[in-house]
Amino acid sequence: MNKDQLENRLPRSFYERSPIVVAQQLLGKSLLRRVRQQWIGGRIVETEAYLAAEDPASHSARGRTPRNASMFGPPGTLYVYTIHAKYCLNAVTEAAGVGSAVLIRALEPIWGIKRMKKNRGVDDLRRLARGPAMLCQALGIDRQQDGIDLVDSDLVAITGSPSEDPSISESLTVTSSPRIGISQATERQLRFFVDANWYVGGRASDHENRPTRP
DNA sequence: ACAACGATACCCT
DNA sequence: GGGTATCGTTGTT
Repeated sequence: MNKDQLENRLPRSFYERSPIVVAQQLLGKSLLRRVRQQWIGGRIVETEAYLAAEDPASHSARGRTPRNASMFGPPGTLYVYTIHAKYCLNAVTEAAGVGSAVLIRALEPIWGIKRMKKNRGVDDLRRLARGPAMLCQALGIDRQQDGIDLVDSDLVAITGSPSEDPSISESLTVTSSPRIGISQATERQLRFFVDANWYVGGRASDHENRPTRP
């Protein structure tokens, strides 16, 4: 990963939209983490949308707490939360104070694979970043990065063509399914993933849903 | 102070 | 496909 690609960073306006749109548009974009002089990471291949107050599965549904405070930050804020002694990361969407976000669930590892293997303690490419907590471990992201501004930070960034440029998204077949691991609003199709991508997690039954257009 | 509970991952069959 | 390790956060005594 060289520095030039960072100039392709997504602007705040990208995030200032419905998480349902942003979740789909993030597929194919690059999630990057700086380790010393090097940027490591890969392509986003699986996401989930978490809405604001009307979504009972969302961390923001029962209001602001110390844990979820950054979810109410400006669009483009990084929200990192702890679950089962692990970490997962989201990109905050819509206006500050709303409380919606997109969970990034899987990455196709591309840059700094050696470093990510070391961070994960595994050698299998497929088990490097297939799952939200695996991905954070691979990138070395924890609660210390909670609240970082993805639009501006020199530690974590998301790059790629902006939403209005269809060059990446249109070449991908995006499929939706129910979100993983939730117990409420399980009927909503708010998980999105690149169809048939080798690095997308979940069981075969999760892939029986109709394709959608971003 | 404490008990319950995850937007999980791993190991086992 | 199922059981469980593991720990921060939250809501309740």
